[in-house]
Amino acid sequence: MPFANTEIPGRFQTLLAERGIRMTGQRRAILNVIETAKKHLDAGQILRRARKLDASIDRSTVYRTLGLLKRHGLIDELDLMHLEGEAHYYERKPDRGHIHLACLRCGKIIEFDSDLFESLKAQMEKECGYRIAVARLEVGGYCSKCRT
Amino acid sequence: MPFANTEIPGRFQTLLAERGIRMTGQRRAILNVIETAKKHLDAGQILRRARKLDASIDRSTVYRTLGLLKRHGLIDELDLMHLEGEAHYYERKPDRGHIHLACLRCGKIIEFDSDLFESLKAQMEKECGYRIAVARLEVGGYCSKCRT
DNA sequence: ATTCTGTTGCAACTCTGTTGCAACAACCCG
DNA sequence: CGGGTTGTTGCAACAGAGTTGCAACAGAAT
Repeated sequence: MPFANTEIPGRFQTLLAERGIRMTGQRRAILNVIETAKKHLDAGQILRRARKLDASIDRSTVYRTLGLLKRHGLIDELDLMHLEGEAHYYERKPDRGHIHLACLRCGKIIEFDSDLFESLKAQMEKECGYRIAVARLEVGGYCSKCRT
Repeated sequence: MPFANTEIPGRFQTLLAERGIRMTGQRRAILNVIETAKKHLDAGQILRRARKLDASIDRSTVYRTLGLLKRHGLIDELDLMHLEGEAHYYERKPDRGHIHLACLRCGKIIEFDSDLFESLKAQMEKECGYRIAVARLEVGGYCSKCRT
């Protein structure tokens, strides 16, 4: 299950409205796609799904909306080890940064959560004097099924 | 210092020869560039530097050689938080996976090494049943100077 | 030297993502 | 509710990274 199921439908609309951001039909469609996605989607997939809700949506609008959501910290951009092509994948920003583990053979993605990861971030902040804004840990490997 | 200085010049040539991979002038030039680099380079920068050693080298040869080195696990491919553009950066594979911390304002990259990171990888292998091949932890934040 | 086979340069292409601009539509205010 | 301001959209053209097919070429082994 790629996403926490503590999600309130329409949360994005509320959060954007709170910040005085104009809500349009196209944005609603794109937000809807991202909010209801059951797997990680790239920009092209988001476009295709959004077009089912509003056929006129343009590629550039998807990119601009993804940029908006990124700037407002509502979504995270992932590479998922570039399993296919160079596209980026998007997901709702989880409360707590989690790790993506991709199987390099079958492409299965599992998400992983660990206190150790949090401690590691704390250690980096302390020892390097950086204030961490994003920490992306992406792992490629072979899942148990593919390793027989 | 972006790279361990325990590096033996010509190590790549040796390792590729051991695997029966043909050594050519172009590959030697590209390997040389990567082995002597003092910072992370992207494909375009590698091309420009390699051309100083052999002016006829083509872009595609650089990409094919980088692919070869990646497949043989001699180099790692990094995003460095896509600080500028979408290009990838390359570095010699370190013995021990290290972390890249990028300052989102000044672009400074520092490398970080931690036992916690090793424990985290071990924990993931155990709990997820994956055999980890690559673990890429890239962090964006603000360094002490940029945070005044 | 000859041959075999992997490698290269070239040019054309694909794909992701970006931008300038004129038309348009949210939202606010009266 | 209607009109104006300002942010947003579609479009089309572009930019940049990376890939591919192919003919010519060059290692390496005989």
